[in-house]
Amino acid sequence: MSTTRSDGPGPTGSGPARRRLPRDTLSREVILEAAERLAGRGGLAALTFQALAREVGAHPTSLYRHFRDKDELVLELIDSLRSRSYGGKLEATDDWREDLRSVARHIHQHYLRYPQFALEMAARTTRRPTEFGNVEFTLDALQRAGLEGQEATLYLRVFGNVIRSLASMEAGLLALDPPTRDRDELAWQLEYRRLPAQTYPRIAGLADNLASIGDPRVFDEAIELFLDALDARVARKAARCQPAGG
Amino acid sequence: MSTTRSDGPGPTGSGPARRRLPRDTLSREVILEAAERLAGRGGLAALTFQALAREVGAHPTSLYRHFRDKDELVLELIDSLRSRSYGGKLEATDDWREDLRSVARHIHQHYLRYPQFALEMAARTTRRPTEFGNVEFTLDALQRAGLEGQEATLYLRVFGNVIRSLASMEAGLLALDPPTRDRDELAWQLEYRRLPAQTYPRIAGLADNLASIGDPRVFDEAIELFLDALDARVARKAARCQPAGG
DNA sequence: ACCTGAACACCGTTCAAGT
DNA sequence: ACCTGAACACCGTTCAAGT
Repeated sequence: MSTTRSDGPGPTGSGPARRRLPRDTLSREVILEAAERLAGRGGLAALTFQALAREVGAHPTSLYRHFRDKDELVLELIDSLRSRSYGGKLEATDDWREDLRSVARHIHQHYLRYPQFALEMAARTTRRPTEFGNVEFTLDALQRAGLEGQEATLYLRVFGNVIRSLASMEAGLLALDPPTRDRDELAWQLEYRRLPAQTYPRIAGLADNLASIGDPRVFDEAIELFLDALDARVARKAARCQPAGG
Repeated sequence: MSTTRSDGPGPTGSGPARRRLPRDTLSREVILEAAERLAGRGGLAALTFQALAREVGAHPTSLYRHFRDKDELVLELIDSLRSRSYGGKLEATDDWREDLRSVARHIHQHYLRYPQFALEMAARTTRRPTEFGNVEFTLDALQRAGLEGQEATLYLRVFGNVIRSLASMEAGLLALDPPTRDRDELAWQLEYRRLPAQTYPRIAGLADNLASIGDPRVFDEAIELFLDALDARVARKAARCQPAGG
């Protein structure tokens, strides 16, 4: 069958011949809500101005009155998804490790929920309250861990970039179309088992254990490694300052 | 001025009216070379079948005889770039830390060289000799570090995913169109400085130190953290097995 | 002021026709 | 057997015209 063709207009089954939209039915909010619905169903690929217009019952070009271009629409959508997903949910405890874990988990879950947008979410700066809040929260935890000045800001980047990039890559795998994903996935479980043991002895010896790239344990393990390393680094610094401490 | 319009045909200034291509001038190799040239200049956005056909002096639809679709072409291109970039360059030393660093650096540099493809490179499995070689090399280093079985394969994933995802995100930032990138970049240096100190005390206190997301130090620091944590983990395990060793 | 229609310059892809 | 032309079903975006 053809792709997403419905014969005739009828934006949402509203009758045979839609005429003209009443004045002021369109607005940023209305359009963003429709965009979220659309993205939730068919992902980023489904979010075209034509489909969006159909969803909202208007003409594609009408959207340009409310958004300068598609990039503006996507950034705005990302931000509204983010604030709704973990808007005010971060609350500091007295355990900085647990707090950093909490940021990581929130972002990870959020990306997995909207895999199609994870890439944009990870790389773009939206400079809005939710983002500010995350940065503030993370910096606070890092300072409580014992980092100061340049060190705190460097590790803010290391930690932030690690969790955002890992989560967005994992999400990106989910966003691949199923046949492609399955083909890649199967390669790790079949083709790698058949490699000649003399050229690839390590692979041959461990082939039964090979996890897939998208293994969910990887994210958690990476976070724990980061926290351990941070701990060790701070402890070493403290030991250097007061060598008698033990 | 208009985009990339040249009036009339003339594929590469070869005269006013190109006729028909001689038989068998087209081949996978010829097309891939043209694709690499194209991607090297204008990035992934410039790699369209129409542009590729122009570059190679043929009709867009002729390419379908040699590649089933665009995905096949892109995967093939990625693999040939990879093998040329660090084909047989990995040689084990007696220092597993240095060997892991070496893999990381090779991949990092390669992604930065082809930022437009970094995303595909990081997420897709090409199952070809270069990839096999990387996996074998990394597994070997991890085993020399003291990891066995399930642990070795888990950390293969953690290490591999961290470096690939970090490097591809960093590369992705380079691939953003310049105005967008500059806008995002400036936000960290200007807008974050102006946030009210009572709502965001940590940010206000550290605003002068805030590095950008694309800071090149982040990658190296993340690798060192990973290596430290791995060291610590192996040492702890060894201590548990022979507690008298000290 | 807000919404629409026609139009432009692109995409990837199919398939029958030319050499 | 290999290359081409015409055509299809899409994209994002502009701009003059309708209400």
